[in-house]
Amino acid sequence: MFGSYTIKDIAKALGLSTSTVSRALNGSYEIGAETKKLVLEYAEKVNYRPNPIALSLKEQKSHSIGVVVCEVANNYFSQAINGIESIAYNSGYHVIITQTHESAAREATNVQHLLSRHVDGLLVSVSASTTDITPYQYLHDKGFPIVFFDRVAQAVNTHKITANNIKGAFDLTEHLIANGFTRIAHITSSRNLLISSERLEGYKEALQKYNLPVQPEYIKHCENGGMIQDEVEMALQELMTLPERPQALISTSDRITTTCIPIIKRMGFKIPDDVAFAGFTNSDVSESFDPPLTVLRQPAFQMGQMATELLIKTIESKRPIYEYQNELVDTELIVRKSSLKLA
Amino acid sequence: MFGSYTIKDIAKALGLSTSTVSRALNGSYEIGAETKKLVLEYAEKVNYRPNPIALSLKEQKSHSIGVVVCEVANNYFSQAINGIESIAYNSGYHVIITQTHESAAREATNVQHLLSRHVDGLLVSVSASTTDITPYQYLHDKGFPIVFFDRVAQAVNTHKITANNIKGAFDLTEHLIANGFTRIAHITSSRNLLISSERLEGYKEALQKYNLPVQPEYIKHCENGGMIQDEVEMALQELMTLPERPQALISTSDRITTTCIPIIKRMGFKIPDDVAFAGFTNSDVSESFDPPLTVLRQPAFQMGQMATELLIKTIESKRPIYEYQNELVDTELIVRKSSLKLA
DNA sequence: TAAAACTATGCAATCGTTCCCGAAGTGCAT
DNA sequence: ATGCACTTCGGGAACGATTGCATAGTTTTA
Repeated sequence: MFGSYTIKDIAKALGLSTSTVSRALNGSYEIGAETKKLVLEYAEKVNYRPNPIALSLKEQKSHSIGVVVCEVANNYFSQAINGIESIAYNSGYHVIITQTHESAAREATNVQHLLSRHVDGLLVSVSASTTDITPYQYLHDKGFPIVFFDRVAQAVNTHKITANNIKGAFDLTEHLIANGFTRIAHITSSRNLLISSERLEGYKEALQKYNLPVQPEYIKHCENGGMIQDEVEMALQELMTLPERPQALISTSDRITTTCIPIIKRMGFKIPDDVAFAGFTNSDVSESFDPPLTVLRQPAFQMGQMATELLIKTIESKRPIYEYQNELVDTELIVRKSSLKLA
Repeated sequence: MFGSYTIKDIAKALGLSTSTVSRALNGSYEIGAETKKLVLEYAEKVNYRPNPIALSLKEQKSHSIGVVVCEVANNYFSQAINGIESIAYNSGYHVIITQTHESAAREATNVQHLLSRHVDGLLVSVSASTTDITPYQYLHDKGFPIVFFDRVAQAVNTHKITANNIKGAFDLTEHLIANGFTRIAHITSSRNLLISSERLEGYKEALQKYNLPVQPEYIKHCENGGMIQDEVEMALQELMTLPERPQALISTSDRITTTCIPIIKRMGFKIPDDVAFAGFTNSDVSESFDPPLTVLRQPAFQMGQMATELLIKTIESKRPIYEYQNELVDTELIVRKSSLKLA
């Protein structure tokens, strides 16, 4: 606080020692009732608030958690951060957010930076270009609390919160198949990302269930996670000029989904008449799209909350933790016009 | 850092005192060349990083700035936060974000919370329901650095970054008038907000310039800033059942703009045939809307950057500042189909 | 040659808090 | 009356870093 009182001020004002004041404030049993009352009342009067910085130094805990995401200006992540903040705030932690912009190098320096700030734990969603996860492994081996959410580093055996990506992509694909589409293309993010392969997996499973062929030329990866407009454009270009053009597209990344729509239109295709579309996104305006978008929505807010709860529990755990949770949360398929039944 | 070295460790390892090590690290001239080299090399070797918490305690500076916004999951604010982070990160500050959800009470506790965390300054965009700005006035009078952005507390004489709201709303309105609309309604946020009255002002100016009447029944305020679906629905309901129904609507708040579209459609009106629409929003998918939305875009990222630069300059200023900047940044009108010329 | 000046380093206080340890005071049993 | 336990409180170290001042050693200067 500004011009705030310290324990020393209170001690001086009351003619007590700092130790006594500290103990009275912390409700220690070895302080006399009147003294305690005196201190408490005075502290209340001057609106005493312990200095969190001094506490951090003493306790060797910063009461802050570091967050690593690709960008905040993203539907999924801004909602997840909302969830993260809500839990952290109520637990007395503050949140330091860093953005990778899908760069592995940036991610590495962000982690360094967060560590140098002595965060008590890390909440991370790796970037699309991250391949080296040894820093996380190293930290985790040393007992440093890390929780991955959404984009997890599979090899690191720690807490993870992910959407049920396989089922989500399966549902999305099955929905298109049910609507009569057989040639369904799949546009996804970087191969490095587990979410990409899981979502691809779900897509393949659905095709196989309905005895449809999995055609490699129908599968496109955007290695920069859609951060570069050109890579999405290129993928669409290649797909839509195929001899056997796909009848439907599914996109399995938030940014790619929203990027696709104007490109498809600019190419002169009508959705869903020329090509149907459905994709993963947490945009809350997908209903207002032209056409209204069929989307697969992840519970971003809840995922942020769950990850934060787990992280804080890990941080505050007295004994080291060796049992790690791997939470799988359900997605929500919202069917709209963009994936309309084939005439 | 994890298992990180302290100055004390270095001192012990090198048989020096902590003062010498500290001075060597800070390049003090009064340290012998070899000693300095020795310390520097050892520090490099063990990857020494000064403990920011200890530094904060010593310097009485937390190197953190508090941010008060209504919500992160909002196009404008997530982009602004992106700008804030970018500057803060490079200046060695970290950012603590708090959300008001448009509640004045929540805002007050957020500010309290940030102060108790000893932030070095505040970046604030007040909530839609905030009327009491005395806490800000009090802090500012005490010399505490505050920069307002977007939603400013007019009465507090400090740095402010705002979009040119009057001109923005004027441009938007003039554009509709130029397209042949004369009965233009205005849906805006809370009356408490200066941005609301400025945008209303720009709207009125445009009407007056073209000799069109300013009709009070065409002006609707959403006191909760569009956080409540019902208030937007109610406003639209009242407008669209007016004997002389408006031909066009302008919305001057990001959230209200995106909320309006599905409601208007659900009411059975086609845009722009039954009613044209244009609004303030920083959504980056407004092009994909049905119909593509005519929008007024604020340079959110830059505004975040400017505000943060100003704040940090104020924080780090040696002498107290009495000259406050009031930056006005230009908006961008993007014309699309939703405001199409009246047939 | 002795004093002055300068160099290079160490000591200790400080920031705000906690906590170990010691000590004074009281009450009670022996 | 003496010892012991218990209650209640204070002293001071510690967390990690900076910094004014002291000090020891060396060099310069009168």
